[in-house]
Amino acid sequence: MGPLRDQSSLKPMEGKNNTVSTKKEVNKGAWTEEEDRKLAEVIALHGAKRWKTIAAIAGLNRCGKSCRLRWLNYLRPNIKRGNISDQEEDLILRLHKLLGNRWSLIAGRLPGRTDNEIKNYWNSHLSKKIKPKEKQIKGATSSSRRQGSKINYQTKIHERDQTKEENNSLIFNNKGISNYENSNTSTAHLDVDDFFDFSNEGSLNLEWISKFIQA
DNA sequence: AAGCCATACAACCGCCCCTTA
DNA sequence: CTAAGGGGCGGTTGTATGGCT
Repeated sequence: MGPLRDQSSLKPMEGKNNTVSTKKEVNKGAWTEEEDRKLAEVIALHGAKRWKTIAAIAGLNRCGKSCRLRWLNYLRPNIKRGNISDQEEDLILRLHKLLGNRWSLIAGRLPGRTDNEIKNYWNSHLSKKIKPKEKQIKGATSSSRRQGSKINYQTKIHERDQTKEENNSLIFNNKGISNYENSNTSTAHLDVDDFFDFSNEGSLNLEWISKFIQA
């Protein structure tokens, strides 16, 4: 394995890759501390919406998307960074088995973790761990590279819509999951919404997680 | 000591749906 | 009703860092 970096010591790569524009081109690349500060200030005042406006008010020469990403993945309060515990790793593995590469859903079940972080963690750590297994189990839910995200996206939207409607909680069935876990078969037939109530994404459902891990 | 390589992770890109004017 | 912009998401890339030779 490679170096495990101390997350707290990570600093924005100031300037190096920043196309500090003299014209109206937007900034790209790493964020500076100054940019972070400005962004956080404006969000504190105006809330995390209308990202383009936020970028403008903050005087950041960034596109709205970039601001949103920075906030969600880095600046937002209550974000845990680095040091993914064994429990969390186990949970990611299980959820990935169920959900495939639906990182936002997986992240929704890991308090303080972002989809980007989980995606990165998966790509750098876990995908290697399970690769040998996957060779045996062919054709599971998520191939890392889906052909044109269209189908994937439609499925995603469909599921999103479903969960909106199914506002009334599905009771999570530990047994079901563990059976599935043991079965080691494809997830294609499985309706994940039978297991998760995604309508409660906002709440950090620690109880749910601990139950899950015990399974 | 220096160069190379693997790893980790921040950030960008492209797609598509949703919302708003 | 429709077009444009906003926003969310997964995939991918770029680069700093640290280990190895």
